Amino acid sequence: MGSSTVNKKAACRDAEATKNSILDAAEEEFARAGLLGARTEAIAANTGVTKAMIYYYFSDKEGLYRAVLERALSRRLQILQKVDLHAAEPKEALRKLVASFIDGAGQNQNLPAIFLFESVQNQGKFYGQIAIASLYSPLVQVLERGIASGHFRKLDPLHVAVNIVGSAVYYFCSAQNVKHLWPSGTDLFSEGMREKHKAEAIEMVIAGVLKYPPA
Amino acid sequence: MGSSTVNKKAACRDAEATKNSILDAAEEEFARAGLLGARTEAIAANTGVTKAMIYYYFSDKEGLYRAVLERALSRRLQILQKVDLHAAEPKEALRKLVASFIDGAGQNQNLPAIFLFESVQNQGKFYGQIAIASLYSPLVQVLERGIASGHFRKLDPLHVAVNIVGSAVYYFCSAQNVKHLWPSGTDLFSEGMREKHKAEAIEMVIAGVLKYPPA
DNA sequence: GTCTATACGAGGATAGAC
DNA sequence: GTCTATCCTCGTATAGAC
Repeated sequence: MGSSTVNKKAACRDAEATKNSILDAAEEEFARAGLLGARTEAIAANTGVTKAMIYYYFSDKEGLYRAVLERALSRRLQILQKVDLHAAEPKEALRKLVASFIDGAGQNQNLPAIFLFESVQNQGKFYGQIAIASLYSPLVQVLERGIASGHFRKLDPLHVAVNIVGSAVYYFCSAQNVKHLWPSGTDLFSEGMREKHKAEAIEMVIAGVLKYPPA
Repeated sequence: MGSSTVNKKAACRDAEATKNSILDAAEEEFARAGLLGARTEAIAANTGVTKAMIYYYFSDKEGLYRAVLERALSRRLQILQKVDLHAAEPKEALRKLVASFIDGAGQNQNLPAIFLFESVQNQGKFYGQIAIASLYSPLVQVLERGIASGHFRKLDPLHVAVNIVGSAVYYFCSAQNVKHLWPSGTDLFSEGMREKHKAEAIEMVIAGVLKYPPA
């Protein structure tokens, strides 16, 4: 489960390596339990170092939480910035954006859960207007461009942006519930299932915003 | 916040009233914090009775959690069963189903969070195949009917069902994060915003599954 | 059925040696 | 920078009176 590579500690007495190791384990734990449910002992157990190191580097549990959220946001933004939005058609740009959200969630399954926990459990205290705007504005702008160019139907860019993200990432967060829809043993996080999800989500979203449908 | 009416206790020494009062407060707390993050003291504080009553009626915290999940499921199923799926067109049936998911989430904001917490935090241990199937099968069947009748495009009913629910309920779970997209002070749970969300979600979903688009 | 009081373990946080 | 040992609060759960 979780990220492909969890640093179990690289070298001895390497501050950066230790911090990253703690951040990795913490991200896993916060994604599983949220700020309230997370246990610092559980985090330490998945690290090459001891619990005391958490407090040495991050002062307290909440400081660690903030560091995890910050890193999660900047990772998401990095992924987002790699998407080339200057494709000729808004349709292509939108396709790439949705793919990026889903690939990002597939590679690091922690991110969707982290963001949702922050909203539900922490009332979204951490992320301010700037953070959220930078996450959503590429999507919102593509939608606006599509409407202006006549490719997309008249829709509310903000609501639709949120709903698009919902259809992209809800799959990952509710996976342990909805897995029962598929034959028992099916792994919803497997490469094959993720690709299938991506294809279906993209198709639905594109068809959902287009003014005139594909032949 | 939360449900419109939280029973603060009806009469004195009324077992049913007390149990319901505890269940209401517990649902609120579990929806906010999950099983791990929930505090029995917080639950008791929002009840007319003391913490000891929780253990008297539900043995322990997990027993209470199970009772809350059971009630949440049966409520959702009740809402679902009220939807008339014998409308002539699959399109109309789908519209009603999505509306039902959103209205249900609007009336009891706890339900989406409860279900997500169970998946992420508790690995979906509680809900088995039958529970999940009963939640999703109306939607899946309508999609299958629509494909068979030629109204809907060729799509994977399971994946699309999950993605439809995602675009319906993600809005509510991520509300405290994405609220910053709207002018400060906007209440995403207000009647007006919920109606707008419902309209946008339905439009996107319907357009997303139709084979031939509306004129 | 409901309350008050309390036992006890879990878990966040710190001190101080190395 | 890292560890071990420990403190002490918080939170689950129970005992027993009313």
